[in-house]
Amino acid sequence: MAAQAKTLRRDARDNMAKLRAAALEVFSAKGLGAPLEEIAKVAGVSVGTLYNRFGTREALIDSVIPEIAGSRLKELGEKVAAGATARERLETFVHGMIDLQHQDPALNDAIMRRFPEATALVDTCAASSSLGRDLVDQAHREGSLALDFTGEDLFCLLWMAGTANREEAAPLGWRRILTRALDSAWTDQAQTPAASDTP
Amino acid sequence: MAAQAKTLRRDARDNMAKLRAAALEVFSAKGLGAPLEEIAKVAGVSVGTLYNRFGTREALIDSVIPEIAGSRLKELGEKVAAGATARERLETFVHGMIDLQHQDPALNDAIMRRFPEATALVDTCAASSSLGRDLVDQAHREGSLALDFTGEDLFCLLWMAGTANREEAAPLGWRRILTRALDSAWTDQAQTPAASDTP
DNA sequence: GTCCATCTTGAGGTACTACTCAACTTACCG
DNA sequence: CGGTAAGTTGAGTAGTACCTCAAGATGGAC
Repeated sequence: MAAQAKTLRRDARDNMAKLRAAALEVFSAKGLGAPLEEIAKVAGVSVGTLYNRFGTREALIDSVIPEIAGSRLKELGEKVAAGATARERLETFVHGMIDLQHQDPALNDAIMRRFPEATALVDTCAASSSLGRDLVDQAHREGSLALDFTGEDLFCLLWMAGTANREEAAPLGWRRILTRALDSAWTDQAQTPAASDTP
Repeated sequence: MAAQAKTLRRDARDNMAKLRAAALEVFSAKGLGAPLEEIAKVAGVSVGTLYNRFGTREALIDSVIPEIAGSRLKELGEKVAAGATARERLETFVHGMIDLQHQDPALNDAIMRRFPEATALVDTCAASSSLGRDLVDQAHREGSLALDFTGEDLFCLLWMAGTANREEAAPLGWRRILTRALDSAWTDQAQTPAASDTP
């Protein structure tokens, strides 16, 4: 609404850039809950400046993470779209999401909505949540996914992956369990592209 | 080994009792990572006394939790033993464990081995880990459980339940995912009590 | 009753992290 | 060049939790 990005003094703008770069680095390494003092240190400015420029952790998050999260999720969305069947698309989506969550603590926190006040980030992630729900619906219509595997189930599955990811002492193999849960929901029905639409 | 529980002054013994009672209460409510200061407060003694009597969190844990954990796990073991088939026993075990983990944060931490230095507790829980592995083996021999669902998978499944349990903002429905993972591993083969033992 | 080994106490040190604000510094207008 | 609004700084306050230890209290043997 209000484009009040009036005239920021040059040093202030420079510091914002440094802080954003540092935030990206630290958040990606340690998750969105990383100490803000560390970000300030990496940026080479004082904590006071960080608070002056961004005010809250959420504002800082919103100013750097939606961009990278959006790009990664969009990329995944494209890979998903390339799938020939709904089943293939949903599988690509699930494994892609779990990979993203595993590779980047910041993405993981984002996907798990650990900072709901970071509204821009939440919005960004909402898109891929809808995609997930859509894919489940498509697979239902295609007949390849059991109807009792719901969109909510997909959400829970990804939430559990995120939770497991946060634990450094996670036993190798937790992923097998989730994979199994999804795999059990595929029907053996041949895909019928001309399935009826009326319930 | 060394029964050096020589002669503790009466006040010291009383305080130990008070501390153990408080520890049981607080641990059960908040998990084994609960602030020791709070336990001392509930017991009505100072933190110093807690450290004098027990030295470490792990020692305190070991002095109260194995008893209750052992009893709960033994109880579950009995319920399990009453199952007619290996499948029934394993199902009782898994759902019973998840229930225990859900009902008591202390049990949850115990089962997840969050305090490996609490050796007595770890030993207590080891028994039920073996039981789990046994039950998987039994179900394999019975033919009711797919061979690619291993004892390790069982451990991972329970570990994930424990992880999910610790999050207060857990989405309802995570349990459905785990249930699905186990359910997918049942074969439809009729149980053959006279299955061959030689591989 | 006395006395002292045994116990208890709780303020204080350490280590994190969040967040603030008075004093200082600097970009930039004229 | 000032002058000053805008910006930076970092020590300080606050909250959480762990763990310690010198000083004081007390059980119980004699």
